[in-house]
Amino acid sequence: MRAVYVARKGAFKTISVSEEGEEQVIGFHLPGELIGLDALGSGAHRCEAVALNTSNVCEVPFDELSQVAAQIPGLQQQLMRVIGQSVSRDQQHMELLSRRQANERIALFLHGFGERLRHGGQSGTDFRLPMSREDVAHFLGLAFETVSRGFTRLQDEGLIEVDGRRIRLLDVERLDQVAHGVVATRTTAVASLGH
Amino acid sequence: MRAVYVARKGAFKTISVSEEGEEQVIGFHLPGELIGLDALGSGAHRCEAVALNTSNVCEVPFDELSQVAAQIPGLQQQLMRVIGQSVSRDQQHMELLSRRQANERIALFLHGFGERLRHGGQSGTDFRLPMSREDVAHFLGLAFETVSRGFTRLQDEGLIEVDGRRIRLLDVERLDQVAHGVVATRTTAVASLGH
DNA sequence: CGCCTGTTTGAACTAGATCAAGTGGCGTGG
DNA sequence: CCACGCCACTTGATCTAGTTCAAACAGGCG
Repeated sequence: MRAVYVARKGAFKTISVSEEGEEQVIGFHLPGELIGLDALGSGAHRCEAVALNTSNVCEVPFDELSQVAAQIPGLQQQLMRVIGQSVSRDQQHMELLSRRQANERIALFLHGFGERLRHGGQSGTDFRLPMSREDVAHFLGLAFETVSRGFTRLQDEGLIEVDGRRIRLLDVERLDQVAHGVVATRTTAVASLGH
Repeated sequence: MRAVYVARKGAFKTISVSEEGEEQVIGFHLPGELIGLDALGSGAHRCEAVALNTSNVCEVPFDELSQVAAQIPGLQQQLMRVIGQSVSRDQQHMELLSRRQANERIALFLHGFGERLRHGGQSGTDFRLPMSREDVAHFLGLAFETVSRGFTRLQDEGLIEVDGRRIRLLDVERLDQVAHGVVATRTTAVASLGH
């Protein structure tokens, strides 16, 4: 597979399956985003992409890519920029995986996902997740039960509204605070102290 | 900072400092390896590099890079390959951070570090770590105490020999097994059952 | 209607974090 | 040359966030 793909419609996850058969979710991809950069190195994709719903992509073979890129100077830089962004995103995700705790990860994920949808012209606060709790968990490095609990907790606090995969962000600002560890999110304790 | 750097001698860590002042170690860099790709995207480096001992680097300004790259077709592809490798490495690290447990991370780290040294012409089984336990911990997403305990445990099992930062890999094969979760590494329990 | 898959929720367990000493090397200054 | 303090490291004890196991529930579909 010597090509890169651009998501056109729908949503994708890229996963890498370990020898034990467990799948790790590398990332999610919305329309306009790039898939398959990992193959630049070895020539082989080390992870596979899976459509999460009816979707379509645009395939860009490597050789065409680099040929065209060499001729059009703008594209060359554009490509570098996209790659750089991807690297940045990965590094941010690594930071999430190694430092943040469950609540923060979940809040960060919801907020970020909303932003990306908004960037694509959809509502950033009222949307439907295209992936399962398990996928989210595998992406955030958590057990899916933890993700589920996280969602309900955020709902109990009034920060979001959850109905299965339908999500509504009610208080983006506070959500952001949770995401950055400003708020403790010990709801149960705090709430019971409250009265 | 619109440049990329190639490590020539010594060793480096790249870190990103969070708003709370905690530093996350993004990666370590040995001679011949590339530093600073993250800036390709935004034009600004989101993390800083720190020399771990007396070292030196070779600076490659961006504009020169892309100009030269555009002229020499080989370099262009070469660059892509390096970038791809970097992306791959990051993804592997993400997998480590989200799925592997402490022992596996540590074994994987030691093994991998040895490999990289060997690749650079040094001994892959007898070396001196250029970084502190804390740096290793921040890289692996663990507490430094956990790293220290991991080292001693591996030593107790006879897989490695530790003397401060001096490391000797005694049984690379078993180390590799630990790294891939084949062995439970519940030494204490097993050992006491043994007699 | 019953099955299947995804989700929520509860209860128990544990890996690893955190807190807290204790150790040893090493440079500085007396 | 030794005393001191500093730093990186080890080791022990406790605590907890998150995993794991288990059960119940809801919606969709044959």
